[in-house]
Amino acid sequence: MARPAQPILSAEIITVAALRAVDATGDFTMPGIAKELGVRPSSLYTHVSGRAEIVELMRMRLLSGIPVADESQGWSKRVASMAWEYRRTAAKHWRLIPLLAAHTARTGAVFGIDNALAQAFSDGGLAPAEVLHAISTLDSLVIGSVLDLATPDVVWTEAPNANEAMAAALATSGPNPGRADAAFEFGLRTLITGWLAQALTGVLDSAAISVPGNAAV
Amino acid sequence: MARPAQPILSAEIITVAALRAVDATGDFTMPGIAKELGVRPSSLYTHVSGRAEIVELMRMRLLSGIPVADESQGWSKRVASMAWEYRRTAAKHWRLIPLLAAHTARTGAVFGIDNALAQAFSDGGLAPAEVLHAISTLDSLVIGSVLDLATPDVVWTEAPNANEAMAAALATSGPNPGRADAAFEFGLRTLITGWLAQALTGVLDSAAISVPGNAAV
DNA sequence: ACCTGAACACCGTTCAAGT
DNA sequence: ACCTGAACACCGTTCAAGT
Repeated sequence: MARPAQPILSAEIITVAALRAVDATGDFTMPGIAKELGVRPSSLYTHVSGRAEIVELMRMRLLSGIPVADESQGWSKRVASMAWEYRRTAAKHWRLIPLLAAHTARTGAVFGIDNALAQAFSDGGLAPAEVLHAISTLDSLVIGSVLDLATPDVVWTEAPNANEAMAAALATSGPNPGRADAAFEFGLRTLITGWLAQALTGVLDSAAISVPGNAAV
Repeated sequence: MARPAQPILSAEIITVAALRAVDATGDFTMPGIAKELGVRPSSLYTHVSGRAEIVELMRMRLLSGIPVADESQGWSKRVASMAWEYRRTAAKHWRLIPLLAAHTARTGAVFGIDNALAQAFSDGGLAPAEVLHAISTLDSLVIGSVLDLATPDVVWTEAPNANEAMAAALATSGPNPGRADAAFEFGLRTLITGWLAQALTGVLDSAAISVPGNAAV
């Protein structure tokens, strides 16, 4: 049975098996997913160039699965709801995130979430260059927050040599996932407040510039 | 020469060798650093419990090396300068960051940078619970930004299926490290603006609460 | 206490061979 | 085109043995 009548494998089947292994154990191996699929390790290479491509396929699967906010709402509401959707999706596969961080992305794909965020920030009055930066910032917050989700509680509860301010802060800290959730909520609020203030400043600036020359505000 | 008169190895020597390997190649192996140190791989285990501990030692070495701002400046200035120092230190060893992200921290150590940030945010009027969240947020931005530094330019320049807003944003994007630097600067400014606004809101809130009862503002 | 040498179980990847 | 089987170079870790 060297060549089955119907192919057993496909890139997608391999990706799903790898993702299931990552969700369960935090990592995956070629022999591991081969055994899971009832196949020999070398067979995987017919459908996939190697381990790195499997990681990349998992990244694309994750990012393309994030729900996008409909455009009827205001831009900051859209950003907030998509940030939460992004985080919810990433948190569902939180053990995958360190793996994605370890491998550098080699795909030039722009996903639905990227486009929708660009539209929202653009609607918010950010300049094109700022739009990219804002997306990067939001990305950092989500990824960082989900990496934080993987950090054992012990890191934050044991605190030798903490100063007074740090000790007081640590005293308020509960276990995960509540801690990381709360930090994300606070961080997202900070960002949106900051973006709103910057967008407002932009409006004021252009108003100040245009006022002397003509009456259009 | 099974037991040298003077020990050849130490945890620190091993850590430095590993860090040098990571800086040069993006990863390290036990045989690799053993050869670098003129020793057999099994010898490393006399000073270190294994690969995971070496990663942890590198993490501690990185974090404890971040310069701390002196307290004479205002809190937001301190936060900004430490954020930049944090990023500068992390960027100097940018290939280490994915490795740190892949391994979950198991150390409960609070570093100088943590204490100084806690002090600064506390001075800024954030509540103790918010202090921890603010530190987490800043951490996410720095880590995310340095991970971004490792992303090849091709990811952002090739853009099939980008919408108008995204295409305009991508058109402004130059190569790394400038791109990631600019994104970090923008993100940091957004955060500080947001924190200032939130701190201000806190002041206003407590003012509103205290005014009816007595005259102290 | 510190390093060696041999050994173990494992990994990712290649490639000729079968259908 | 798709899977197998054998092979390769490599890895992290253990442990008895030497000084």
